[in-house]
Amino acid sequence: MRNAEVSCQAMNLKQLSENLGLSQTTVSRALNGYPEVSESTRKRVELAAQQGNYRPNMRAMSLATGKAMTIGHIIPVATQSDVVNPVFAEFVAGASQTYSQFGYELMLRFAESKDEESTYRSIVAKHAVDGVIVHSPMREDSRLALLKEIGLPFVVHGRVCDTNEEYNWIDMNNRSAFKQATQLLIDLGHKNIALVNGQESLSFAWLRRLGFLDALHENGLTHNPSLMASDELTETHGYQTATKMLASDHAPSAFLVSSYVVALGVRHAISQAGLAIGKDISVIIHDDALSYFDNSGAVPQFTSTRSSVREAGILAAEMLLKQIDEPELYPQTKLLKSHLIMGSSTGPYRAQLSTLV
Amino acid sequence: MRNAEVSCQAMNLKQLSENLGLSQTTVSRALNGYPEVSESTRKRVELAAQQGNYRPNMRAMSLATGKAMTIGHIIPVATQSDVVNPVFAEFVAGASQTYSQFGYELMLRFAESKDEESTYRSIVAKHAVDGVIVHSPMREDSRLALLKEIGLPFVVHGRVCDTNEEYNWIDMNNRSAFKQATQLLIDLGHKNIALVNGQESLSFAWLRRLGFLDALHENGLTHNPSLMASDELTETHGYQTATKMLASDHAPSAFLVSSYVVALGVRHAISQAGLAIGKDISVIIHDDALSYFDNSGAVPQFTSTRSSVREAGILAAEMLLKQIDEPELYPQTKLLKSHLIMGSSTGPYRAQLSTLV
DNA sequence: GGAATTATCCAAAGCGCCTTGGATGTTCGA
DNA sequence: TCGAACATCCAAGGCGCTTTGGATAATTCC
Repeated sequence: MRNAEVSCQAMNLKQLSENLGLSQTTVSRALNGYPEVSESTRKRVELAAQQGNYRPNMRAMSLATGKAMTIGHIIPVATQSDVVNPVFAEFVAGASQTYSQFGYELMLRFAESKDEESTYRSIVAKHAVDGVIVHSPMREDSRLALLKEIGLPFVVHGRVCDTNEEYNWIDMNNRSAFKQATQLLIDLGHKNIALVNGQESLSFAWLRRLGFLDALHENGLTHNPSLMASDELTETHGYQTATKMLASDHAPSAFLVSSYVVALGVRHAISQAGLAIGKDISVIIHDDALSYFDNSGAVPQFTSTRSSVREAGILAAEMLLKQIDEPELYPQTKLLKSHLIMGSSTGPYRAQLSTLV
Repeated sequence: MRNAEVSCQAMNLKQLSENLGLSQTTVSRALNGYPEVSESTRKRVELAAQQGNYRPNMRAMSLATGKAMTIGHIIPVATQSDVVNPVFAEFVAGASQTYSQFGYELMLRFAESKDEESTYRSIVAKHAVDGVIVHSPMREDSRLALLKEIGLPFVVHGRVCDTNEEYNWIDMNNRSAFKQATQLLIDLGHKNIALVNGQESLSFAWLRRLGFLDALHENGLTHNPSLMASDELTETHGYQTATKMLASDHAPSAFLVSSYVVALGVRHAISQAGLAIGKDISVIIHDDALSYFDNSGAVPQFTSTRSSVREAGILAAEMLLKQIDEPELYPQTKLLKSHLIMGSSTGPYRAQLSTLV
């Protein structure tokens, strides 16, 4: 498929400088904005570079400068056929905006947890990246120590609970958001509130659980373990959990759900039980603002704690690039406040049909 | 954050060969499996490399060999805040398996259509990739000609309709799958069948539309334009479309839906209308087998045409790497057959409540 | 006008790897 | 025992870029 035209396409410094009758040094300096070149030659060089569609060979540039101009995203998966959290794609879409703005590329990997360590060591030894984003931090997470040992700059999307170490992170206020949401349900008169959560070995889910419990306890309510479920963020998880809970003796009158996808399963279970969301049953979800699940509008479908994951991606990337540029900034942190948005899925408590029947 | 330990971590060929008392040539050859080195030294070298956690500097290697050892995925988006099709993440997760198996890295970009051309030209000029996967092909798609001109190896995930040119592609049988699904609905007695489709400027949606029409026409049915909707694959699209259609005078008794996400909206609209899926209304979806929407099990929720996007990713990547390795294979093509899977969302036609009332 | 700046530009080294074209030592057949 | 064939290893050049340390010409200052 490669043909003769290719050689025209891929011009290099040497050719460019020969065409211009200048040295490689001068051309390089002209293009990189060094002062030792006159404004007139700089213009001439830039024009020629543009016309020749010249871009420095990224590999050669990296070799010479020692900078990979690439950021790695290593997505942890349990197995190769594992669930891929839809949040990651949205986050990456955001981060990628920042990267292209600053001339960086994005390298993506999926790593099973068992070879996560070797993955990190490998990409560093290969000089593949200048830094990484750590996804899906766990309550305790060995990646912190590992990355510090390797000396690879990183930003965590989320936080690690069981550590006193410092590190760069960007996170939303999981705990207070879920506390606030729970409080809203309590204020509406709900007492039997179910939490349909993500895997609580992961920080975000654990913190949401804590926030949920905070609110219950502050209001003198006891939590019911059978109304607390924790699993991967799938529709099935939501459906099966809600179905089972609704059929039980102590059916909840309200659900607090950790993601939109899960809520779709919950919604389905509720309507299959012949109940109406926002009337018989209240639901609050956490809304990551995924682009294909639109929960906005004048009156959103779901009452929700909303925090844009895409924006988090943008900001995380900015933080990382800044960290790489100015190591003395370490550590940087940023807490994003979610918004509690009233939708049509919440309403005052009322005795449920099923219990009346 | 980088500290003294780093230098220990990042060993290079020179150091390694000095440690071993061998030349760089020999060490390089030993590690790359050349025959000019004795088995005993090879063992010795491999051991030392492993112990020193030596990995060749990817940038230097690329420069020397001319191979980037990287594949690019350029995801087209209308605007930076655009919907990111969930299918892409799953596809990429699959492709990534193949890449890491063969020592390749995956470079990801999101490109607005207006600067798609410059994106491709740029990554080629930069020598950033050895090939690319083309996502979301359109009915007519300028990327084909562009990539051929540039001479960059590529594989299209899907097909381009309006072209006679040859190119590498991997696709599912969109047209026949949707024809088959439509036929099933017709066989069940349905005559008013709605198609809730993706954007029909995209090939996959257009082909599904054609398949849908094929079946209608073969059975002497005329299509009703008001029962054919086409938009981005969001839940909202499904919900609003189905709500409107169900409320109209010629409400459909069956829906053919282009994705699981959209179907969730359709399902919601149906249950809000007080109708039961699989009884009052039949629904067939196309199921990309996304990991967080589980539509498997003994009796899946939705009757569906299923084709795993993740597997497509694996195979597309294999095809591309093979193409890069053996250019004479051009063009390669692969058609994946989707499976029609019976779920509980379809049933024989019966007069609808709404029309009876 | 001559020395000291300043403005421009260049030659060459080096980043870490692969690879060509020998060099050296070993083994084998005659 | 000697040359040929082979096995084993090495020195050095080159991939395309950045960057150091001048060189040359133009300008300024006394």
